[in-house]
Amino acid sequence: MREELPGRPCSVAAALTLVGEKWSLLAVREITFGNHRFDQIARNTGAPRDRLAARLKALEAAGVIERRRYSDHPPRYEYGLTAAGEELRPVLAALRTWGDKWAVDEPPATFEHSCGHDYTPSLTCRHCGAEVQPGELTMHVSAPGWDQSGPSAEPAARR
Amino acid sequence: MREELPGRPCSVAAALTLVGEKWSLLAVREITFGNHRFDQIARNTGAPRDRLAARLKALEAAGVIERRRYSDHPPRYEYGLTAAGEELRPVLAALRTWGDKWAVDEPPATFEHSCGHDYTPSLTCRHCGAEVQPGELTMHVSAPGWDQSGPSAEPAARR
DNA sequence: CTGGGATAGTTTGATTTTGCAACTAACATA
DNA sequence: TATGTTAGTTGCAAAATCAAACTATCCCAG
Repeated sequence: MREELPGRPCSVAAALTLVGEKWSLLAVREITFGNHRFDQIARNTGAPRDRLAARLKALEAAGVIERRRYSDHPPRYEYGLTAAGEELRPVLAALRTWGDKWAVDEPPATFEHSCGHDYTPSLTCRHCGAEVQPGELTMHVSAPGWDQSGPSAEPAARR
Repeated sequence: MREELPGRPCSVAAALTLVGEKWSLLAVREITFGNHRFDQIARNTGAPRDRLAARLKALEAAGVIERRRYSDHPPRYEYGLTAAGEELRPVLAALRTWGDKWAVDEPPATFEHSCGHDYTPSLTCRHCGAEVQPGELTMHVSAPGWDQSGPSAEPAARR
């Protein structure tokens, strides 16, 4: 049974209760980078060790990451992404794209797609393949009782 | 001059310092829904009014939203998205997609693209148009000094 | 066997942030 | 005059955060 949220029922809010706490997404980012060890994640995110331990525990409980024993004796664990964790990559990509443009002076890292070119992500409609623009989406809500000034709303694409 | 971050220099981290605090993205979500008034945002997000006031102030300072006077006399203000705010839509879309799949039982809302079909977002390479899979990206870092186990990393697509 | 050095956390104690409820200010409406 | 609307602010207790030190297990060098 899922937790009852305070505001409008919404997958964005639900997602944020799982991965929206401080350091959570940065920990996931490090794991996507191939850094699976506690100390690496702590160093590369800058998170306090106690907070990081708490986040990793919560992310594991949420099914986003899994803890794997990589040594008995000194019992040691490392962290890996579950399927749910892997699917956070687009979230990180979207945040990175936005951050590159609006939160830093120069992109600290760039990415190259296997097609051989510089990678800039584009958000498209899976059906028609077109890049989605603001205003091209109509929202259909199941639950009522929330303000809804604009009849249509939602995602768009960039640049 | 931007703030110095604790961990690895990264646009994801930089983005999260601007919009990663509790309630911030939900406030932006409400504005994308066309709800521009303080009370609407408070009610629909469930955020405490004092926290919301603080977040709106921070988001305005970050250039994500702008405060517009819509009435003199009782001096009243409402909130709208800047260009930077508009470009957060893909972030919300990515979070919603993930949340629909992993954080709720049933999607509380669905979207219809102007092409006439159900909207499921797809993250593609702007150059070749193909949906990006995990492992298809190679990272090029400018700043050194951070652990980097996996030589390649980053975004993928879904479903 | 003594003295580091890793590694994955936990503990401690001071600081900051949060959430809630009530309150204010400035009008409009009946 | 009384009530309602709107956009916040205030006071305070409870919870979350941070930094630094500490623990627990091992391995290895001398």
